[in-house]
Amino acid sequence: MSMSENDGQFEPLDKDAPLPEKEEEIIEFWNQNDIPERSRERDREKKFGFTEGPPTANGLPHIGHVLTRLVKDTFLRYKTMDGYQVVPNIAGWDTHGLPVEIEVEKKLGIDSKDEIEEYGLEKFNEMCKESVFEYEKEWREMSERLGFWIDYDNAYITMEDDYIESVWWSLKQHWENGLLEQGHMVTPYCPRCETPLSSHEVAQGYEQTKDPSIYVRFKAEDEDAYFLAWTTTPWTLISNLLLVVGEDIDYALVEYEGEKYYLAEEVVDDLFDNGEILKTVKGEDLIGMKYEPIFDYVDSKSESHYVTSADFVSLEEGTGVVHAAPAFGEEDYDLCEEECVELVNPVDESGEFTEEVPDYKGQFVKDADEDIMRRLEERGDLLARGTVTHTYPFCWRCESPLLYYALESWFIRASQEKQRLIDNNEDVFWKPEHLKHGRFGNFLEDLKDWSLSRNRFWGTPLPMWTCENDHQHCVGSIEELEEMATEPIPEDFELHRPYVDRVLLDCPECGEEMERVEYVIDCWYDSGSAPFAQFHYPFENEDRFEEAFPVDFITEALDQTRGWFYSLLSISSLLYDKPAYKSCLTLGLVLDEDGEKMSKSKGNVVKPDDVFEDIGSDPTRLTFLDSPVWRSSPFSKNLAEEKINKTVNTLFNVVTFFTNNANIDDFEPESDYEVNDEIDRWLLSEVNSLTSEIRKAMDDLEVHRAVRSIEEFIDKLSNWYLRRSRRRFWEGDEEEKESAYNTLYQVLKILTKLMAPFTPFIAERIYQKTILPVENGRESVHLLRYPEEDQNVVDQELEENMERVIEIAELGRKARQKKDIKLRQPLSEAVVVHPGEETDRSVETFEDILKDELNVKELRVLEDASEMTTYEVNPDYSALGPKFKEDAEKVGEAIEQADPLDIKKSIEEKGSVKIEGYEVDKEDIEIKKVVKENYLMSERKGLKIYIDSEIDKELEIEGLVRDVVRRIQTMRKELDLGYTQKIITYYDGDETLEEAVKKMEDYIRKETLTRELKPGEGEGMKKKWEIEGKTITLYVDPIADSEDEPLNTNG
RNA sequence: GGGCCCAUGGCUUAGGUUGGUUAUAGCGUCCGGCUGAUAACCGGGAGGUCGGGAGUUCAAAUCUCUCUGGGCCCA
Repeated sequence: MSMSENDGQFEPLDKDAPLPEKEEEIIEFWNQNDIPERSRERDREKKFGFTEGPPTANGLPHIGHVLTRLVKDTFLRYKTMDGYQVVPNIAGWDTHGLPVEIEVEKKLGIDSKDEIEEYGLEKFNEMCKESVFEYEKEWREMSERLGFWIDYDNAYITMEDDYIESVWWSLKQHWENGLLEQGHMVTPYCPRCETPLSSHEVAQGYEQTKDPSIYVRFKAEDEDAYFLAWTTTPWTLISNLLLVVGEDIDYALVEYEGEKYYLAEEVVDDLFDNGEILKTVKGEDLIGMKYEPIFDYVDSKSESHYVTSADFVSLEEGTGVVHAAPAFGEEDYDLCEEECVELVNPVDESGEFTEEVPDYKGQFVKDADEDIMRRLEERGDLLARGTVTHTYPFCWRCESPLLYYALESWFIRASQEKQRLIDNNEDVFWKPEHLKHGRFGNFLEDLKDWSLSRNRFWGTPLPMWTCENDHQHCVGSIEELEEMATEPIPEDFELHRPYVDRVLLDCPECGEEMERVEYVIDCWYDSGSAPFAQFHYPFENEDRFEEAFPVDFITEALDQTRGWFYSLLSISSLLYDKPAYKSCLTLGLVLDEDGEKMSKSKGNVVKPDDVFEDIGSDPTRLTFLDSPVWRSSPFSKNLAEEKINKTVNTLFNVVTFFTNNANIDDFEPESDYEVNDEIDRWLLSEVNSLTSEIRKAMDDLEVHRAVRSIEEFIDKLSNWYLRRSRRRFWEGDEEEKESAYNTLYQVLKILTKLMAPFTPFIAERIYQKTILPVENGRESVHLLRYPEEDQNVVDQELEENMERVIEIAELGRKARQKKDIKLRQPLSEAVVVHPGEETDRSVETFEDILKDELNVKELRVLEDASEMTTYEVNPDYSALGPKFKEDAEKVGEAIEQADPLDIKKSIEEKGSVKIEGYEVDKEDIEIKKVVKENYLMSERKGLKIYIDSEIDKELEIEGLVRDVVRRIQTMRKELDLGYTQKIITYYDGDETLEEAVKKMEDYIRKETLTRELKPGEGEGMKKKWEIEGKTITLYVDPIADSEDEPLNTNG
């Protein structure tokens, strides 16, 4: 029977096949056998709550989404294998919002609200609905290709009636608790598009611009003085109601050109050339002072035109006195609200002054700046004017400058419940930790009310109805809607505009007809409702909601801090006074290879498909997961390729080695076998330590620690364990082989399971080829339980010993290099010097390994280096000369001849030494410590190793022979001979070499599977070699199978 | 303008909470070695003001302050 590698029960791994191809085969296998579905076993005791942060599928997924999804997948796989049931383990889609509308507008070639209404809301929203799933297929494929096993078929979708109904329910809760209210909010507003802009839109439109910069004075009412204020928006002076100072800022009263001004002391010199400071006061002393309105167009019904304070006043710009017009700035607005100054707004929706300001009626506010400044100048109230360059937001669509505008809006009064949010945040385990009290915590500390309403079309309709008597009603369910409706709800109804707008209600208070307010809500509220709305809770699925809430784990990218992370916490705090999640892993941004942000305009975007096709998923996963995921990290195909070489190939080679040899030896794994070699015990200890390290790392949400320890383990497995154990697999006796094969098999089995959450494809491949054929196990590695650490086989001391052995071996190689003695050259002795018994034990335990690794005959350990050290004494002629004159040279020679140890001893004892009758002092000589003759030394951290570099005849022959063997092996490899193929070898060359070969014939025959070793020319592959300057010609001639006869080389 | 994060050889990075021998490893580079699992691997060389400055301390990559540069979020 031929011993081809393909026989036997272990299947070859086909390690050279392209990874992406194999991964696709595995996906096929998973799908055909329903593995993802079956891994989601129901009814497990232990539940692991997880909520998927829903993406919007109206754009293609990019590489950043890949990171998010593979991190989710890794944790869910880990928990699943660890015996948890992930609940609910369903995907989700975010489907509402302005970005969706904008996509559709683009398709329709329109760009204003009027045009949308003209086009027809019904049709428009229908298009939005299609648009949000435009790339669903690509998203699903990307996730599947990556190995993300979340359930897409039962995904929650924020635009479905069930989902919206749950959202309505929650809004009604807020309304009943007095937390949902109508009010005003200063919003960035585009006067041309006549719409408020979301913060996201505003952020896109910041640009450098020039604005007027003017210093204006306000006359104090009860004092002969002015307040000097600074502004860049002259048109807002029309609506001025307050002046603001900083309480702790020092203000000066300055006399300048006969007038007196209050302004911050610090800026006096910048503004006035020869101002005389009359006195200084604290800002708080100015509070309450009244002043005369600078224009008299508008007046607040309430008390106004006085000085107050706020902490937003700074001295970076201006005078320390800030003018406030409540309708046109968030800070101004908040302040006026606090001061109970009533809102005044003489500007209409187009950004034009109303008839309250007859002089500028119908004029765009910014266009009035010039005339306002002219008038102030005429009156002498404008002390200085200039221009300032600063960043200011513009409408990203039409480029009009945005105005900050107090608009009617519906709010969730989150700020009232701020403390609850802050307290609930305390219960969240944040990774990285700084977010908790940093970016996220600060955001909570500074919490504003949540402006919920949007005057747009495609979104969850705000379920508020009002009647002409200003009664308001919030609808919390479809049932309630039906009950209150004036007419039956039509068949083709859905919870979207315009259908909902058509429903009129009977006002429960006055019986009048109620109409819905025309708003939709912020889509962040949609996704923040996912914990309950994905179940259509509380209308059904109460149990499913309760088992998952609050979820154990969420993870999304950093940009969600003020997005989803906030909306989840906020909604759950208001409804349940709990955080929606117990732990939150925040991911960094994915950058390109040069650390730049990926963007279409830069053309540096890495497409997920390209990566999967060229590199594969697992290397991508390893690349992302082996550095902290919360750090923004560079990604490129090159980086992923490195992972293939380093980790993946190395592991495959180990597996292939195992498979090939196990098949040759007909190895049958036994779970109960005798471990009879320390290196096997070591490997088993290491793999169990690895297990506990991975578990700890995953509990800490530090997946990179887990991945790194796997990578390190694979390196040890291949480059130490296997390298050191090869011969036991080939030549060992029965017991050795049993121990080696079983150990390697057990370790591969554990490792495969350990790796499964991180590299699901590679793990599956190894499991299918190497483990499953000999186990009566489940069909997929992903259906198995995650390994637990076996304390009994962990031996800390053994691991430390081995570490020291590896270090000694490294030092030995380094020592050899000092004389360029190659490792193949056997040497007689190595001596390890290290105080302490640990080294003794290490060397004792692994003496054979060390001898072999260092290629020495003997190995000794010493406690101190005295035996290995000798001294060299050199005469110092600059001292000897003057002292001994013409005899100096003679003395010098005598010193060199003498025994250095005697000299050293005598000097140490008496301070001088007598040599050939001369009295030599310490100063006359130099004593140097040197390594014992013929020895090579290298050291690290108190550990020294000495190697005897003397090569006698016998060692020389051995060295030469090993070189010959290596040449024959190379030729075998070039001939591509099978592992058990026997050969006849001829040799012809230099006399010394021939002699050496003859002397060690048996050794050569055994090493190279040579049946006959003959001098002279011969058959087969011929090759001329040079070894240590001598030449030899070798012939390697394979023996045909039929001529084969038993040759005991393989055990 | 505010907040948060980051800065370690040409590149990517460990270490930073708990200050302590010569600052970790990989890629690249040069020299050498090993190899019948290995497109791998091993040893060594060159390459570092641990972003700059100041402080605390016997001792700072590590703690504090400050400045500079970069990123993200917010305005």
